[in-house]
Amino acid sequence: MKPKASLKMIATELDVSVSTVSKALKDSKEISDSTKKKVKAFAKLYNYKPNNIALSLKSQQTNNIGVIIPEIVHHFFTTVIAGIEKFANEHGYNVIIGLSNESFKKEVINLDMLANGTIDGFILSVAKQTLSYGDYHHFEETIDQGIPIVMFDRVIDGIHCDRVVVDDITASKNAVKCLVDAGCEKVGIITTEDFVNVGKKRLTGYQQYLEEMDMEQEDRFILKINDSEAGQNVEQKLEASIYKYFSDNPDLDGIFAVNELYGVTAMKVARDLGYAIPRDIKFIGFTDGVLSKHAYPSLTTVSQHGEKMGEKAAELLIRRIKGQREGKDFDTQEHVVDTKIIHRETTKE
Amino acid sequence: MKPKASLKMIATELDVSVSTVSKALKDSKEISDSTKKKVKAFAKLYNYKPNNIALSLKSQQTNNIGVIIPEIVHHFFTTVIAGIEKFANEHGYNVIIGLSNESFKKEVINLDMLANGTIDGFILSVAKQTLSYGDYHHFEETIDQGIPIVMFDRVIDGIHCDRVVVDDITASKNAVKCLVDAGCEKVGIITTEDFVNVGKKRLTGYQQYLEEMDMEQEDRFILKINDSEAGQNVEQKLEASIYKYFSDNPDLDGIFAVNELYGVTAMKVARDLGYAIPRDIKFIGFTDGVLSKHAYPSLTTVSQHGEKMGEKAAELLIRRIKGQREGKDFDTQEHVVDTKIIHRETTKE
DNA sequence: ATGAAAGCGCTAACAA
DNA sequence: TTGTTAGCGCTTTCAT
Repeated sequence: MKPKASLKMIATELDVSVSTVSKALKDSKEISDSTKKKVKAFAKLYNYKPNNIALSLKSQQTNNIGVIIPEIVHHFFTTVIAGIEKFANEHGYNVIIGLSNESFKKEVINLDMLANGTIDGFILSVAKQTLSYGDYHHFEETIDQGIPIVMFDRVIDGIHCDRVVVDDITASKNAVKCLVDAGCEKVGIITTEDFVNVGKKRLTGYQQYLEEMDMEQEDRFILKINDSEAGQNVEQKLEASIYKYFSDNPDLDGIFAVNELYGVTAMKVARDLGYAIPRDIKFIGFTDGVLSKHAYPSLTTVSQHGEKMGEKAAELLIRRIKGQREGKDFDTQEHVVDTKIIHRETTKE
Repeated sequence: MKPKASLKMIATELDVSVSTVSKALKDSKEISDSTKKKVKAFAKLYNYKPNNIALSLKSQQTNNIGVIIPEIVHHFFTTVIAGIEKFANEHGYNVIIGLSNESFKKEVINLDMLANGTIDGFILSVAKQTLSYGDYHHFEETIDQGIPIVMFDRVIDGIHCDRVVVDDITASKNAVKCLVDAGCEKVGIITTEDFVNVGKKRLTGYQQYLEEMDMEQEDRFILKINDSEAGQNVEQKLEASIYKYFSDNPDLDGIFAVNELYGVTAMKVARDLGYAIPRDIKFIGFTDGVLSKHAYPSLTTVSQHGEKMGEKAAELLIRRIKGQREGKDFDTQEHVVDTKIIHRETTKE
């Protein structure tokens, strides 16, 4: 194991001062060419790399971005991370991942752990439990300490931070329209509980479209899945809820699911119940991911462009971090990433 | 925005020395109760938190683990990260993610960026391109600099590092056995190119089992997918290869796919060709993930227990980091995580 | 052209 | 019981 090279070590070996070495490596014109050459050669030989921690302490910036998401085993979040990582890396930042597992407490702990100098700013999507508690003091405190936050997808209002979202309402209207255009007359929705604001918004879009089209709207068409405090058998519960929903509503001929999992699970249940897809009942999902693409039949879906969302979030955050250092404080902005319907088999006429 | 509290700031305000504050906050018995109380109250009021960067510089440890994986939009890696994150967090470590995108160069850059003080050790799975180049100097240099590495899944030999793998050969034998037990007589395999060692090993297991059972073995039963340098339309190419494979081998009645994606794609192609699954042809995959579970029909698969692999990798790494600080250098060990077949519909008789 | 010194925030050995 | 000092690795201002 080689001893780690440091400025000090090089300085001692070469019998010059630390500052000379530092300047030489930076090609300062204060240093003579001969010294520079000597120093550089030695540094190369010993594979000198400046110590990031020391740089961070000195410069008061870590070049790390903290990303806190509810879950990592989830295609959408994963694409967002890919987007963040891409932009961040291109701009000299590393990405530190924290998982809240949808828990309020873990979210607070993660924020706390990383806020004390480890990162320069956060990108996060709020945990379901936090949304249901409505307790956002940890975000406020973090921002108050001068650590900027950018929220994406599951965002909240009244916090001084940038947001990256999709226009859920319009996207949902389009989703329902897609079903209607394909011939559906009784369209149901499988969504989350109301406190998950994206679920709420998608429900609103669904309702608005039906309203505008003067189509049949009934409460029984709406299924709200309760999985925020779910334990082991989330998926079984999900299947059971959907089973009951279909049994109670045999007249439905179109389903709008607010995420992939609800979508493919509903398709499975429908198949088990003897429906032919898309002949008897059509489906559209939200969030394009592997599940939709490889489902059978393949699931038409609203693409959220997770990677774009991630890139944009990283861009907004880094802009804010840099601005802050120059004493600027931008107004918060909400960036809306456009959505697109990816037409596949479940909405064929 | 509140000014950030520091020991110095507290010391000045309270008119004591920095070390008094430091000791008081640590409940040192050297400090009088009255001073302690005063200091603590003040610290609390100003929400003092020690600066991690300063601690790192002082202690020469960052409590960060660098995880470098080929891809994040991939269920298996994602479960491994979840496992790493779980163990790491419980032991006071953060997880920093680096993505190689299967590229040798990006892998080197990531290693380099993080090695200079940002992290205490690495957990990684080798990029396909690196495997194909066979150039492992970056790993050796990192380890030589005293930064331990733990490799998982796609590991390489001849490097002084711990490894976490599954027994690919045995697992593959079992996978083929599962097909044979279900009645298959002509079993094909869809695998990677040979330099991806897990693909190679799984192929070996396949061959060994057929050998032992005295079953028909033909070269045409083996399909090796070339996707290491793939560009945009990987999935189309994959489908095309499989299409040709099935067309050339209409007699196959069982397929062992070395990963989920190959598995579900093959099922799609088979369906398009008019096969009924599992009646005409049966399938088994490798790596249990969302795709297999939600495929139609659901895909029987070899579960790799990604989360367990992650936890184990984190455990080995942290053990090595700590040992190193005590001057110990453990022998490298290879930990084999057991696999399990999850029986689903594609292997029903 | 080179070096000394201060400081980023913290710890800890040592001094008072 | 409290304070002084040195040092972690580096940058930078200000001597020399």
